Amino acid sequence: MENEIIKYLTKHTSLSDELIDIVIASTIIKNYKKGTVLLREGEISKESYFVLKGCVRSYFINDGEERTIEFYTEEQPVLPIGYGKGIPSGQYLECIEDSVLTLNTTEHEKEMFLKYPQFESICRIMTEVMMANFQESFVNYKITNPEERYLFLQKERPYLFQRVPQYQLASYLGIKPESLSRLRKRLNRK
Amino acid sequence: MENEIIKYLTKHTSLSDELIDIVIASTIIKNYKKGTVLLREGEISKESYFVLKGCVRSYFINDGEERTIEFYTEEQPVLPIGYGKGIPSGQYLECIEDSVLTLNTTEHEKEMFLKYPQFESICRIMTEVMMANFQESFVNYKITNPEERYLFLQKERPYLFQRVPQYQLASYLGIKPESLSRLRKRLNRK
DNA sequence: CTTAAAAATTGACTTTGGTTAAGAAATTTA
DNA sequence: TAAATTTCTTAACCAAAGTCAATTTTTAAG
Repeated sequence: MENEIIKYLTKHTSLSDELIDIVIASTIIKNYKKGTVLLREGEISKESYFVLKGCVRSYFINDGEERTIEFYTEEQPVLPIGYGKGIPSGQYLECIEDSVLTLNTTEHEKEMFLKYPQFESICRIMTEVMMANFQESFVNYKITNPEERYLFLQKERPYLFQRVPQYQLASYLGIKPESLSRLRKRLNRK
Repeated sequence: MENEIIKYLTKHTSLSDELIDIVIASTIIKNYKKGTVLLREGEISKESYFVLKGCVRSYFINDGEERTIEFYTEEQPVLPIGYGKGIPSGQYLECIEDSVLTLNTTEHEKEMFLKYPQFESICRIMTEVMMANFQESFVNYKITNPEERYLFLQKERPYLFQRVPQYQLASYLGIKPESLSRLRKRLNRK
């Protein structure tokens, strides 16, 4: 299962064989039950993850309502907002399925940076990739209405519709569950 | 005017006196006329900027309509999406006022990294700061409606209302110019 | 200063999402 | 399996944004 991380890393950076072995050797894999909260609002985020199996949802609570930021599924890294910054997190991270995740801590990262300096630049590149993805999400969110977002999601990540409750999808799309229900009805008629 | 960059950098990182001198010595300052397009969609973005005076707008065109991503004003860094990635830009950058900007190129950056390795970690931190800001913007955008965004902007960056045409503000808020007009009327009545 | 062009406002009408409330369907759990 | 809880759907009504079109105001150009 470690292969998935290597696959992901080599997609974005060039890893020497030596580093590949090091990554594999130092990777911690953990199982999490559905419903496990990995991070709560107000806590300091010191862990990042990589999804080998399952689904992690990030969200925050506004006016008592959950607003989904992102769904992380197989082969996606989970870097909470503010990870490693020592500032209280504004978001929650929750496993919405039984999940298998690799676990990475800021301490572990520091050690690795000292032992293997190439690691720092790899992490920089990864951060930049995430930033680019994030910016793209923002732009996409801004130029689309809920219906377009729904169709886009259906095209790009259809499996989410089987795995995620609709009220969570609704908050991800920026609408209320009732509106998502109507939207689906509307699309069915077309 | 170079002081502004130093002020900005020291706000987020700790710069040695030596590095401060280096930054000042290697800073290129340029004047741009209102209407200057710094980056076009499809071009490779190899330049980043820092606004000393004036205003830069980033936007993209969707279905023939401009959608404003951000307004950059005094003491803000302008890092185009995809800067230094060698991929065609999806956005435009335009000076919407006569502007004075510092100019930074990817080549120049590379040189600096070689000469002064501390620079790489400063840039990493800066990238992280920008990412954090960006994520905050996204969250804010998601939890607010156009009216709330308008009021927030009025509170946080009131000067934009004097400097930016309303149709650009409208696209920044995610609505049509007609709707912004009505929104303003509605707020006046309250 | 006048004219032309661009930007902002207004009105009528449509569409879409929010709200509230009720009920149906699906999922958990005892 | 039955009961309880959660999730989803539907309906009626309201508010806000989109659309189209016309008009006014402002700005830029000659």
